[in-house]
Amino acid sequence: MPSSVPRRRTRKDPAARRAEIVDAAAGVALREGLECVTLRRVAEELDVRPGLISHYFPSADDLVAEAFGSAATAETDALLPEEGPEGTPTEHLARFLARTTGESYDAISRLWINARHLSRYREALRERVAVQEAAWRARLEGLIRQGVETGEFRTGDPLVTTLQILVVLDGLGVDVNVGEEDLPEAVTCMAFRTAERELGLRQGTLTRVAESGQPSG
Amino acid sequence: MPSSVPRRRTRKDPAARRAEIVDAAAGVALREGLECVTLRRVAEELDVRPGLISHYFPSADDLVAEAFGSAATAETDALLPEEGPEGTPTEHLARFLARTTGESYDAISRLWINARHLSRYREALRERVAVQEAAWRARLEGLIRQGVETGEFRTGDPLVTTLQILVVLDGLGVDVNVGEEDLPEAVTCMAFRTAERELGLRQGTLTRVAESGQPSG
DNA sequence: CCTGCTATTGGTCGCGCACTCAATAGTTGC
DNA sequence: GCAACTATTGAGTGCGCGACCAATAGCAGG
Repeated sequence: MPSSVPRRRTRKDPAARRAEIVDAAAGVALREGLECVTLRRVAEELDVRPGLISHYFPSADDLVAEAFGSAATAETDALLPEEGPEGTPTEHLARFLARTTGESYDAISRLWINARHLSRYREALRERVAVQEAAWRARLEGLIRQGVETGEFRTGDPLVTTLQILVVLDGLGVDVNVGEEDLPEAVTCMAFRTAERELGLRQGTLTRVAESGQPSG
Repeated sequence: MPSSVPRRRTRKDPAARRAEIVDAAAGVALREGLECVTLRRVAEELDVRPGLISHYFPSADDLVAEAFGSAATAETDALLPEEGPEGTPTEHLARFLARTTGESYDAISRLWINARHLSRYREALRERVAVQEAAWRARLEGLIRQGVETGEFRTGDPLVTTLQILVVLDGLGVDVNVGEEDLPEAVTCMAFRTAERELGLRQGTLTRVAESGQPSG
């Protein structure tokens, strides 16, 4: 009794296969965490053998870094589209803050916490996190500079303001894995208040725009 | 040739041994991270057999949680002594912020990031983190209430102010594992500015007190 | 001194992990 | 229809992990 029948093989274009692997890995990273991005787990996801993953990623660390990069890039683009097709910087910023404060952002927060911690042990990931952070900052800074140009925002140093907003956002997201808690509103809207204060907007401006910005839900 | 000579055994009082284990585990957690707190690693630290650790901690998860609790409690006490022996609330707060901004705080930041992430997978740790966070908040809130009583601080809601300061501190600490970066001063001193603003202090008050507070060194 | 208690050991088991490599089977081009 | 190329498999290695358990040795009380 030959216990194993030979497996059906589906042979794919290397580039496509690689992309497929990265996608699957990014999915696992988002749903289950970066430490679950293992050769075996990703192989299972695609119904192939672990050796194949090794073939495309001789070092598993690179796969993890790539998985994070892919997931983070996708999310960055969703939250802060490179070219705002329509709408003022104020509207974009308001939408951005609303999204990063909303519950649906929890998965992304988790991913970032995950990546920042795992960076301690994995060099490839550490570099990737640094790159993504730079991109993230640049995107927000661009938006703010734009607003300064149109005269909507007023700030002495767009970079500093960008960083200040990000510090608050990071601080707010820190507890996704622990918190059963409901924070007081004065805390949850810190990002809005900080942005308004540092950009010379009247308090409540961004909150109000954010509310009227996505009314039909 | 009997390859193994029997080992010398040092028999200790259970309570003392347990404490010793927790201490060693806390040390490993601080230096190498919570995922390195394994039966084998802790046993090696104490020069005993892994089975012994299992004996005191039938579930390894409990050991990890305990290690974090021990390390975090020690650090909390160091940063915010329960009973300030001398000094005004303003001075205490200034010292606290100075310490949590200083470089020596990096190890603690790392530990918290570590714990908050690992909480995703380990329930015992998650509960422990929640407890430590509550303690941490209570301590800072107590200090702020004290300052309100003496009239040094003015805030409508001490709890909210406490949380706001903590959000900023968390946000600032988020990048210890990644950052080669030097942030602009306007960003590194956000915690001071936030505290001053929310407590009705003149800008620079806390920074100045912090500087004159630890002059000789 | 020896008897009983138990803290401690040594060994084992099964798991999931990354990594390696020869063999195999799809695919493409002739 | 055949040959060369290579994407994919299958099998195996060694590692560290948590968990379990019977045997042992240190210590205290009689």
